[in-house]
Amino acid sequence: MNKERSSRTQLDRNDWIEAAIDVLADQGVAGLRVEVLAKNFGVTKGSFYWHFKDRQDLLDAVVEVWKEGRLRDIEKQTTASPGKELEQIHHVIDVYSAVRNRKGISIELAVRDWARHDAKVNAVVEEVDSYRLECTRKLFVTLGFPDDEARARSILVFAYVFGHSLMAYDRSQPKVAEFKRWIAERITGR
Amino acid sequence: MNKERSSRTQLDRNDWIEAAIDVLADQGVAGLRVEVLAKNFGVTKGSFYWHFKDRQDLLDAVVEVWKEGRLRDIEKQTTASPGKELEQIHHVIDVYSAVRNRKGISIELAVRDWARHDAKVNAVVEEVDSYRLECTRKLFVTLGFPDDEARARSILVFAYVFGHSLMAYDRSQPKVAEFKRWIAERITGR
DNA sequence: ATTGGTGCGTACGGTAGCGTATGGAAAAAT
DNA sequence: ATTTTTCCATACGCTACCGTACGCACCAAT
Repeated sequence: MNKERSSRTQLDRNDWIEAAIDVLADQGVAGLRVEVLAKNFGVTKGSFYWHFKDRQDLLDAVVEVWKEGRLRDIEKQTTASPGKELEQIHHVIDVYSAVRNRKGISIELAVRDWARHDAKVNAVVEEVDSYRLECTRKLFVTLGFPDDEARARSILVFAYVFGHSLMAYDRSQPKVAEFKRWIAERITGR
Repeated sequence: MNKERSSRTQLDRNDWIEAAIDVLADQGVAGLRVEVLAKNFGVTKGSFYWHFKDRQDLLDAVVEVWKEGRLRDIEKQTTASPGKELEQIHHVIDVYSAVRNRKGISIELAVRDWARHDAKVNAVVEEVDSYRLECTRKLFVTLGFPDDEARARSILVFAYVFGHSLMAYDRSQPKVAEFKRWIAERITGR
């Protein structure tokens, strides 16, 4: 758990931000405490306040890093080789609702909950959502769907994947994989 | 904001629980502080600790009340007069994703975020989700869909409505209503 | 060798919140 | 009219944090 610093003797801003994102993933923004982060590093908060003005400074940096990462990621996930657009959409649905992407999903949910109580974070989430919708819309348009339908399907894609990771039904059922395939087909099919 | 107690001179357990749910809706469980609730009532925490053993006692009660309310509500929303099953499902989708149901949605999201960090709350959410899925499944089955497809559609219904309230895209677009109708049709149609 | 900046430790004051102990008023029971 | 019970106020100790002031070791440049 604790990231010892026996390896590198110095910490920089990025180390703190990365550790903060880890905590964000499994505790939410409420668990993001300066002294706790310091303890996990094996240092005192004297170090923290050298790299950051205050706690808000860290939070702002976390949001910024998250935003850039998400924008790059969706760009990468939605640039399809011609003819592979449908597979690409299925891939997006798969990645965002996959069990193996547990940490990514946790971060996503934590940021979204954070955004509900913080206007600035909400603005960033809006920006990311808009870009995701736009990228996905283009894929659907390339597949030949009318523009409005492409927009609606894009909304459905992300509402579904986020909502799915929010639900607490029994995922151990063997048929779940089958259901997910049916749903993905329903979202992308004619 | 503050619920004055000029009307009733005494507070009971339910008053505290209701106030707690209000706070839960717009601050999340992290904002649920004993002394803050007391201040809003215009009393001190001496009152609180008369009605509750400790803070956890209140939290448990909140979850319990939420659970009972949700079970009763979904029961009511899914008992359709024969022949009206389709309208009923559309009604469910509408209610859960409606802008006018802002508070209900906020509570739903707050409880779900809470459940991510609390196993007992998560168990309750699981119970509620299972019941919702089961009730909706029955509606789809009555409509003539195969059982597995009915299950998949039910998952899609709730994943969509919860995910939709999680997204932060521009809801002021005039076409949003049109998109929502298209999606609802896609979820329920042949 | 001296100097200055870098990165962190130490120590402190301050706030918010939890839970407890105890007292007291007012209503209800006897 | 007492006595009990109910409901709340007051006051306290305790913990977890935030942010600041300041000191100290280390490294690099001069």
